Amino acid sequence: MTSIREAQRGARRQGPGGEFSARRQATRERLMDAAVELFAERGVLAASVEEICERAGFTRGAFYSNFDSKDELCLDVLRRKGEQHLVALQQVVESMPGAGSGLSRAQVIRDAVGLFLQAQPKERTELIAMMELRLHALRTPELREGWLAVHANLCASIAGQLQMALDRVGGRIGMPMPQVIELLGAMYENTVSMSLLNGEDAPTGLTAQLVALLDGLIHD
Amino acid sequence: MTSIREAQRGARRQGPGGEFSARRQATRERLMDAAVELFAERGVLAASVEEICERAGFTRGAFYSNFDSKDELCLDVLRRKGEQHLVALQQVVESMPGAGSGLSRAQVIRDAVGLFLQAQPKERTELIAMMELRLHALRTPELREGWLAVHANLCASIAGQLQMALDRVGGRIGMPMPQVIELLGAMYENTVSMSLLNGEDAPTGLTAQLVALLDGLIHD
DNA sequence: CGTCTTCGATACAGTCGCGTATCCGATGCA
DNA sequence: TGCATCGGATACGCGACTGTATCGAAGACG
Repeated sequence: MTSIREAQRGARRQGPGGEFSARRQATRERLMDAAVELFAERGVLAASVEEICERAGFTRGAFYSNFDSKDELCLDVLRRKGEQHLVALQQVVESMPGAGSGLSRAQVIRDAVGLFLQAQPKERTELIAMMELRLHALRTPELREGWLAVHANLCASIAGQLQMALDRVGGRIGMPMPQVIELLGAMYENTVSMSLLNGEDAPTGLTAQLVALLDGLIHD
Repeated sequence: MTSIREAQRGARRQGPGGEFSARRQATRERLMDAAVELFAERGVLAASVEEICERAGFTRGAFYSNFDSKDELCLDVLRRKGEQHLVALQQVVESMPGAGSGLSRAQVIRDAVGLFLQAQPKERTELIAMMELRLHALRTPELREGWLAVHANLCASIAGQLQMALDRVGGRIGMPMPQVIELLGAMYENTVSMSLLNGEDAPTGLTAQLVALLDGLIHD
């Protein structure tokens, strides 16, 4: 059914290897950026294709020439996010100083948390958008895998940082690492959304809370 | 503007003290129940008024006779939830055995967590709906206060349980109590949604995780 | 320099949901 | 039993969004 048309569109928009032309890639990025903003502002479902295009400076024609549907765009947004996390992981690993710096445990932890927060998308926008996307993925089976992949990347990234910090500090955590990371992520999300609900401009003592939690979990 | 009409409607649907007739209250409940289900299934924004009414066995006429808008219904859903939490708190306090039962700390904690989970709305439906409502409240200032009130009630409820458990056990927690509760709530949410994303029927080891976390936080 | 392709804009038809105005049966009250 | 009010159903017009089919300009290529 309509396989000919679809094949034509697919062939037209994407080279045999899956690459896009530079121009095409640029419009895709702009559309995805606009989508993330609107997802955060209005939610995935309430962000109309029309509005996304308008914000990106295109019309719906451009959208449907690049994506089959909004869900398909969501999937690509998630994929891109996953790649960004991988890159962030590498940067963080590089920027982390080697062992033997003689810093106190608290300081090392604080540094690691700072690095994590810095590596995170700075704007809350992205966090809210991801929360929206997760909820959307909860009801949209096609998106689940994409979300889980992003999540896995992020976890790996944090695990790397945290392990390095622990190595430098010589401490141990009783709880299994994956669980610790889930915990940190959940707390991060929770703190940011609570601060938003309370009408604060910036999360109150986010770093302090994360540090306190880690401090409570690490033993010698 | 239209103040006369609004006043009429207000007067018609609600007695001077704010009470509703039994019949009216019943349809309101049915509409709210249907709304919560649909919020969990499709999200707040995608749950159309039409669909809510259909599921509740009414038409839109009934809806607009009872609520001014979907947001107004959300607010009432939140209010109801807040009251339910208060009731749950009382029940929990009553059902909790007195001190001096000679149980181990782990067992007491496990009991407290069990009580908490039992007092929680059993279906994940309600949790997801609340997550949707929170995200919706994030963008809808009129709803923020309502959501925060529910949250405060829930926290108070948990704080009560937890404090009782701690008293029985003689333990202490280094982290401030409100923060601990946020943490537990965040972990609860996170675990449930991860299990749903992974396609599991029931959250894997929810109790165990909560217990482990508490165990890690409690000192003598 | 002309042709061909690519990519986004435009135009269109169709669907869905909203909120209001109005109506009618049921229920309560004298 | 008759009347008034209440509560939900019905009917209507409206606006927004969708996805597709088609068009035209900018850029690639020989």
